[in-house]
Amino acid sequence: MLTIGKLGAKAGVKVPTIRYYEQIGLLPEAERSAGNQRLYGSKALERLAFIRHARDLGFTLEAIRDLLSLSDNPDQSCAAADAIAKAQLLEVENRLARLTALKAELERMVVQCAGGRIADCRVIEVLGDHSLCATDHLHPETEETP
Amino acid sequence: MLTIGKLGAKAGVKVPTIRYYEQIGLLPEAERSAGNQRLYGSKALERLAFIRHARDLGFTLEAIRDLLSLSDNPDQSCAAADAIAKAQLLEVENRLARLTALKAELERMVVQCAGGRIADCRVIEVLGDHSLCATDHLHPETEETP
DNA sequence: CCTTGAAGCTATAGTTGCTAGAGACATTAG
DNA sequence: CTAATGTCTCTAGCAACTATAGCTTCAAGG
Repeated sequence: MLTIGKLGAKAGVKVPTIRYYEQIGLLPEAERSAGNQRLYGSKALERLAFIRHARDLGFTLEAIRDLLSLSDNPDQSCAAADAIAKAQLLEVENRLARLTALKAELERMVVQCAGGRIADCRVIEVLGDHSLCATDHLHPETEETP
Repeated sequence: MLTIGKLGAKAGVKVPTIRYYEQIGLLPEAERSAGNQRLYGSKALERLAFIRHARDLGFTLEAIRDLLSLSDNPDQSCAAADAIAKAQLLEVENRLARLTALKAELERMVVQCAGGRIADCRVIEVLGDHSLCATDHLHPETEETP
């Protein structure tokens, strides 16, 4: 049996986070010792590792809640879990596209900064003037109805 | 002179967000009309556009606060602005690497889920068992001190 | 056996970057 | 002039934690 501290260390999750997960119902209420301290077995460790892994992969706690409820009754079809993963994949591809554009823009900004005065600084200039921006891709919805 | 609504429309920022920016000191307190409504000139519009653009590029409000204070006294060296932009670039590259790894992982998950029962479904398995994870890259700090 | 310090407990409040609501006043179109 | 829309302040809420305060419990040393 693990105390909350040990569990946190093993799973790479901070102690208050574990209590938070219990509070919002992602983890079941833990057993308690005689002195009212939480005690965890290996099932809890697995579940926590699952949550942490999914968080690292960018799943929201809501998606994780769904995935967990799927894995809690493993006799249903895989389709639901598959759908969740696919939705996440779309999200990720989206974020990836935006981030890539963003990286290009920042690189452009940084490269063009010759170390002069701020008055001539491309960083400030580009940030101040949208028309200097290479990626229309970013902030497309500005000025709809002039 | 623009009312807050017009300003928001021009800059692509919602009205409460403008008030929020004023509240936290990113925008100066606006002039008021006789009836106590905020009025903005073109300087405010520029500043707000700057903020929005920087937010789109992923800068935190703190970083933006710094950038704005730099651009408020434009006779100093560009180095600080450059540093902020470079830090942001690093951050973005980091996120990009993580997201790329994540995409591969999700693709693997989706491909391997052939539509069987959850018991055979790799989605749950991959998320639950770190060792099945293709990308060591993610969650590196798990289990430091066993 | 006792003490001391670390780790645990609960409960509350703070973080970031907004967004949403309530209820009152201002402005504008018809 | 009235009705509709816009704006005002203030408060509370969102995700997903993180930090604080003021306790109790536990493990190890003397």
